[in-house]
Amino acid sequence: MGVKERQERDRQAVSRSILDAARELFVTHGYQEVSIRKIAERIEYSPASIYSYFPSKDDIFFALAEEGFRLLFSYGASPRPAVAGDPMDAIRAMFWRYYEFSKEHPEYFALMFLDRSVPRISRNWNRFGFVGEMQKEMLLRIRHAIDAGAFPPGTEPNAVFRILLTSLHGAATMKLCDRLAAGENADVLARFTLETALTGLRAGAGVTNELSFECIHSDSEERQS
Amino acid sequence: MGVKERQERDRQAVSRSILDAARELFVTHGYQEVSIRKIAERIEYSPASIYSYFPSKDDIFFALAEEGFRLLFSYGASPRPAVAGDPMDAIRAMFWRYYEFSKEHPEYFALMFLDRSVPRISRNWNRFGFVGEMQKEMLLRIRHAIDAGAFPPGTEPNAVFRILLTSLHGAATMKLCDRLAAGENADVLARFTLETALTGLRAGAGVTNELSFECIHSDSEERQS
DNA sequence: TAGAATAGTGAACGGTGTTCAGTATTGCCG
DNA sequence: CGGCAATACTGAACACCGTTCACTATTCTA
Repeated sequence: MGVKERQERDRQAVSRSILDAARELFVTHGYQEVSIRKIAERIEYSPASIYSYFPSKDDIFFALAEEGFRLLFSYGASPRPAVAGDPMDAIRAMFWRYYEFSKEHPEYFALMFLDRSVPRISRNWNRFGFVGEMQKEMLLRIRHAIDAGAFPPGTEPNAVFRILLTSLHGAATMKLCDRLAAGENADVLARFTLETALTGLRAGAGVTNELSFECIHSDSEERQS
Repeated sequence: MGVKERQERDRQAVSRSILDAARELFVTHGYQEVSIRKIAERIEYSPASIYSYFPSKDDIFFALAEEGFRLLFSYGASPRPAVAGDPMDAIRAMFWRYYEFSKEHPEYFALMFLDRSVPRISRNWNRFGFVGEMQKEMLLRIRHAIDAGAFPPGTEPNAVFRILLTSLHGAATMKLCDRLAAGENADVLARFTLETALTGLRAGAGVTNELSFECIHSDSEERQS
């Protein structure tokens, strides 16, 4: 008796089509263009029907943000043959992807990292932010780089991770929000900000335990609830 | 015949009261809370009347952003006795104020540096962004620090300015948008990101001419139009 | 004092997220 | 097959939003 199964499949198909419509409006015409009524029109349902699939508009955006994180993870996971040579280049490339992502998927990036109007995203932040495969992978490579002598001994991997991410985050948001100086090239700014931070870390700025906040512990904690 | 003058004074008084009401809603209850109707109710006028003082809601926010920049400039201008000693400390203190501003006036900061829904702000960005007294003052102190040997010779003041600002901007936005790692302390992250960038610049990362984009020239250019 | 200019308003337009009573369709069971 | 319950879906409404416009009421000018 596959009736229940088929019903469930149908429900998920509609649910997906809602997200598809929302994503389409969202990535092409930006945040503001996504309204329940426009989504409804696109999938040829009434606006009210959407509320039997998502409890609120925010939850649709939350689902899109989750998609965004999967997309970003796929950036980090994709092979990029490990740049077997310089461990420093591996680090560089890894973080540069974060910046590239902000350029290639600006609406996703804004929703994931900048938005303040969908509280569910920030409230659940540490549940999917960078606490996941991607961060684990990045921390691993950072540790390798430290072991290989690319950073001074005693350098805290978490410090490297947070500082580099924060630095590129600044450049990414400045570009995304059109807050560059007149005539300034965003890529150049991002590159120099990254290189400056890397230089600083190589000079020992990451030798600290103040920036290790037991992220692994809070990770497993979060995953239980 | 002071009639015209009085009328003009009255108009400006109402205009100010509109901004006062908007600011109050805005800094205390955040962006979303500011609506034309709420402003109108607060100043005991009809919603329609506001449109004879400001052409659109965006222009009210634009005016508030201008206020924000004046406020931020006053941060930079305030004496803070120049920390006569270490020129490095002067730099540190100067940029730290930018971060402090983001904490003390989060709504202003978001409007000025993060908002993407008021196009007038980004469109006129280089007309009031950091092109003004504050940037001039900061570049001056950076030059002094370079001359005093705090940074390697050949270091580009503009590079120092942009890189430090970008680094702290990343930390400020992460905190403002609630995108810190679980248990992470924003101040610590900001401090280490700043120190890392400073260390990198001291190690020569700012010796470049790629980050000089003739900001003074484009400044005077903008001011004419 | 008549007329012009100005300030201010009520009502409306088209939009938003969301709720809910009601309908129409479907699946189940005797 | 008939009746019933569950489910899917919708139209209409609610309370907002930014904005416009015809209109009134007041004030100043000549």
